[in-house]
Amino acid sequence: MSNQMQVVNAPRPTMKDVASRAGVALKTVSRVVNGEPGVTPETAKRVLGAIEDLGFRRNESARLLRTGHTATLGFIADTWSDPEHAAVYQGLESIAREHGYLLYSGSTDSDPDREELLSLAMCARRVDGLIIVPTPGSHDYLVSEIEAGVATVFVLRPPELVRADAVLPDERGGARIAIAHLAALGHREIGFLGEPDGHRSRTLRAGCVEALTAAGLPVDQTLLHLDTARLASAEVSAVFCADQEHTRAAIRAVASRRVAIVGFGDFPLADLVSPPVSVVSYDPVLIGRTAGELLIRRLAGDQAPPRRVEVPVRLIAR
Amino acid sequence: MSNQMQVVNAPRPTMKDVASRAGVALKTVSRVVNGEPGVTPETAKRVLGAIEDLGFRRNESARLLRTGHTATLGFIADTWSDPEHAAVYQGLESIAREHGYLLYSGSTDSDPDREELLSLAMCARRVDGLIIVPTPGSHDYLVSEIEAGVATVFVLRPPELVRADAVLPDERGGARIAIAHLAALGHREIGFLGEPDGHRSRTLRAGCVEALTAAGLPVDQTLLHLDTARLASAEVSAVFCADQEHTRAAIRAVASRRVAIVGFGDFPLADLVSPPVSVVSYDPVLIGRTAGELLIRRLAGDQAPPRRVEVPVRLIAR
DNA sequence: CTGAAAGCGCTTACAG
DNA sequence: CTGAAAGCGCTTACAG
Repeated sequence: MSNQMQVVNAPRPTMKDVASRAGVALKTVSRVVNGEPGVTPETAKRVLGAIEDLGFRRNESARLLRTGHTATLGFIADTWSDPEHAAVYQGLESIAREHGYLLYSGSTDSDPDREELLSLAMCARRVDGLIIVPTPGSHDYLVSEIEAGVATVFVLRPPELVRADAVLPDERGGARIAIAHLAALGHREIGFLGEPDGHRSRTLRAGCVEALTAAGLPVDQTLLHLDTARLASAEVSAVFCADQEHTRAAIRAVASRRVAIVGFGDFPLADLVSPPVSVVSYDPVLIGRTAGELLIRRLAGDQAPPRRVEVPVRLIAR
Repeated sequence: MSNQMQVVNAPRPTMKDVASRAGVALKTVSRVVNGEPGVTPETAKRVLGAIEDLGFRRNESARLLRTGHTATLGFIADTWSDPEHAAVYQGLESIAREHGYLLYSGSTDSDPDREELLSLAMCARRVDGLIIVPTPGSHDYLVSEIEAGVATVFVLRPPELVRADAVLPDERGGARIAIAHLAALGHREIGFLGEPDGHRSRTLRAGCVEALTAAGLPVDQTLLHLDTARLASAEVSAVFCADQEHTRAAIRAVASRRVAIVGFGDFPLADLVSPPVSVVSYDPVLIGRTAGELLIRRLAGDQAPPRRVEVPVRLIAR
């Protein structure tokens, strides 16, 4: 950033330039640019001509500054390399486009400091809203921004220490149908592969315990706290995995044995590995869309208390 | 967008508010906020106190408007659902972060109209630069923006009808090593699965012809213009695929036969399907980084003629 | 060391 | 129908 020097360009024409070339006042240019009434066809034509000649294009950033909002939303996730996060982005973007918003985006790589830096940088640019896949830890650095009017929706994981909307998959229900499916197949030693801690794994594990109990099966906490290394030699006939990444790791870990795998979240080629992998499927694009719609509603004045919406899941048995 | 009403919030404090509360002039607040010299410790303390009391945070958008640049880059790709594009984004973002740029992003879904809309919207916001995975068709709508000073780099595909930098994988070389590999294995009927048209498929096909000829094998244009349906019954013992998507389609299409597959671009589980899939691998993250660095250099004043940089590929035989 | 004025490129609120 | 002035929230260029 040190010896950075801007390229010298012909400066962009402004409304002022257009006005003087057309021989009218600034306000008149503004009127024709905005399609406001009260301009004679002849005047409008002169202005349009000047715009054409000069190659004028209105500076949106300047307009937005005066207007008070930015027509911009910020999206923050772990990483776009995770297809789930990328899909959420796509869903959100479709809603943003429908409503005329542009998107700032940034990835945290699961680093809370990066999340805070990014969020605050976007707030400093005065985004109208923020959609965040939260990193672990507190998000109270956001309360003053939220109070200042930045609509905020959390996705895939709920926020900590902040009251705000959240949209996520029905994890509890997903764990239940996964375990019920495996139990119905006759499996009695069922493991869970995920992170030792963190929202997703905790919730999924709780769902496992419920479903195991409901099925009359023993609950073995050791089997519910597997990692890839332990899975390789664990005495399980089936394993439920927290996400795509863990599912793929499981496929490798049990490649030589006969262990049934159910993954949370569908992924490409799940049906073509051997044996095929069943999954609890849900639509991350829908999560993004739902979050976007919720945010738009907040921006439109919806003052209802923070909501938590869960997107449905379903089993794809293979 | 019709009956949209803004939530009424306590208005954000401005520098003016801070100034009056601290009993100093606006400029003095600006000085302490920017860490400029020439403020007595006592004055600074008073200002800092007022900032704290009011919860003041500088409006970057306003600062940037005055400054003349936006410290913002725009990234436009087909879709984040394509892991290749998502990876390019990650590489670009890392460079942007290093240099203090925020990113606007948007996807085109391969629709030229959406690309133009997005690009122009970002230019209207006055981004300093644009990184684009171009849709097919002309990009001459960008020349006036480029002339106006918007640094532009194309990635994964070269632009049409515009002189600008481009960063892409060494497709020609990739096709050559893929075919050479297959030929060395004894394959004589080698097909190519890709789009009928489009930059990537055209270039790869040209590389195939070169390599086929070099290996003394016959060039059969029919086999070089396969689609998924034709592949299923084509008389080939091996097929080279244009991208992840086509590679996965090929895996399905030849599941029951013995056809060797080489894919352009690595992907998860490529080693675990049966038979394992060899790939021509390259690093899309590096493509994003390279594009970002190139752009930064342009922004720093580099006036050299447009460059085309190709990122190396290598064969991963499985 | 401190500040009053002008300006970035637009829109808003008024006046004629 | 048209325009001159003030203002969005900052920084720049000067003056004291």
